[in-house]
Amino acid sequence: MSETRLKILDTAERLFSEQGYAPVSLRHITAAAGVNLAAIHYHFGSKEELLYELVMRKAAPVNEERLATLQRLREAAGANPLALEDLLEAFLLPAIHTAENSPAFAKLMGRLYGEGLMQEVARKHFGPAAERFLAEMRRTLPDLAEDELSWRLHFMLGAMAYTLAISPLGLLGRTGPESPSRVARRIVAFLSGGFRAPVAAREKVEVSE
Amino acid sequence: MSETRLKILDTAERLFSEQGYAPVSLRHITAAAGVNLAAIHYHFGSKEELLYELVMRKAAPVNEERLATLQRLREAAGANPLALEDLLEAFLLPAIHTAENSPAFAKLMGRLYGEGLMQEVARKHFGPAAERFLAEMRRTLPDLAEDELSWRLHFMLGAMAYTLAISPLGLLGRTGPESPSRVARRIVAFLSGGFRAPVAAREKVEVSE
DNA sequence: GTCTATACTGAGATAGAC
DNA sequence: GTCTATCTCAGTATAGAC
Repeated sequence: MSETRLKILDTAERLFSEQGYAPVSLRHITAAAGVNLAAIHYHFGSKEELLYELVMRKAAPVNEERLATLQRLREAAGANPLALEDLLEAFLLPAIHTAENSPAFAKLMGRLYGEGLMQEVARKHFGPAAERFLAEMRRTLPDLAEDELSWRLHFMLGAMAYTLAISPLGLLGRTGPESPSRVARRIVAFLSGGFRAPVAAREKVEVSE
Repeated sequence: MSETRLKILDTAERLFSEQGYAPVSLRHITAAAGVNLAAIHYHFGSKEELLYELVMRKAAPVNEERLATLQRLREAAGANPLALEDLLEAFLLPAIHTAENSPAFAKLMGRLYGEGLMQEVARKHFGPAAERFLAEMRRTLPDLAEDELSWRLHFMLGAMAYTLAISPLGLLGRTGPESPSRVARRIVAFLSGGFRAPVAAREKVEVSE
C-alpha cells in the first residue's frame, strides 16, 4: 500500500470524523495530508469512493469481532439455541466499543446510515455477519415468522444506529452521558423485550389494563 | 407570504423529495419554479435555511395530529393511564401517514434526524408533543425509572426514524414493501415489548464500575 | 506505476442596479 | 422585491513529469 494512499485515508478519517462528510473538501484533506489534490482521484477515483474505503477499513474489525463472538457462543451452546440476550450482545457490543474508542467516527457512521451512501457498505460488510446472525436468530426464536423477524432486526438496527449517532443528550427527557456498558445493557433489555413481544394481531378495540 | 417564496417552497419540496437534498441545486429549483436564482437567498438566506423552513412546514401538521390524538385518548381514558399501544400509535401513526403520502420526503426527514439540522427542528417542533407524550408515558409505565424511560424513548425514535428513512427493502433478510398500517402494527408490537421489558439486572460479566 | 500542475464545469453566495 | 452579473470554491478530469 502506497504511503500517500495511507496518509489520505488517515487524514480523511480524522477530518470527516471531526466535521462530517460534506463540509470537508478534497483540498482540505490533501493539504492536511501533504499530498497533491489529484492523488485522491488517482488512488480512490472520487470523494465517495474514498469514504467507502475508509468506512470499510474501520468496519472490518467490528464485524470480525461479531463473528468471533458468535462462533464462541455457538460452540459453547452445543446443539441448543443461543440465549437472545447473548445474541444481541454479540451484535451490539463490538459496535459500541468502537463507538467508545472513536465517538466522532461513530457519529459519522450513524449519519451516513441515513444517507444513501451507507447502503452499499452495510450490505457488503455487515451482510455476512448479518446472515450468520439471522440464522442464529431463527433458531433462538423459532416461532417468529420470517418476515416479522426481518422487520424486528430492522427496528433493532434503527435503535442501534440512532443511539450510536446521536449524542446521548437526546431530545426527549434527560438521559445524560453514560458508560457504554450501561447503555449496552439498556439496549439489550429493550430489544429483548421487542423480539419476544407477541406478534400484533391488534384490531382497533378499546382495552384498558 | 410572497408568491415567489411560496413557489420556491413548493418546488423545492417536490425536487428534494424526488432526488434528495444534495443533488438538487438552487439553479434547478429556481428554474423549475420560474423565479430568479437570487430569490432563494433573498427569501431564505441559504439552501440549508430553505430546507429548514420546508421541513418545519411539513412537520407542523404531524405534530398537531399527535397532540390531537393524545388529547382524545386522554379524555376517553378519564383518570386512568393510557394503554401503551395507544400511546405508541398516537406518536407513530401521524408520521407514518405522512410517509405514506410522500415517501421520498419521509426519507429526507429521516435522514435529517441524524444531522445536526434536525436536532433543532425536532426540539422546536416535536418538543411540545414529546413532553406531553413523555408525561403520558410516565403515567402508563409508573414503575419505569425516569432515566430508563428516556433511553427507551430514545430507542423508539431510532427505530422509527430508521424505518421511515431507509427503504423497506432493508439490508437484513427480505422484508419487502408493505402497507404503512401493517408496518405500524409491527413497530407498535415490537416497541410495546421493549417498553414492557424488565430493566436489565443482568450481571453476566460484571467487571467495570 | 505514482505523483504533480493545472484546467473545466457547476455549485452556493453576493453586490448593486432597477 | 427582484434581477443581472460576478465571486469563490467545490469535485472532477487530464497531460505529462518522475
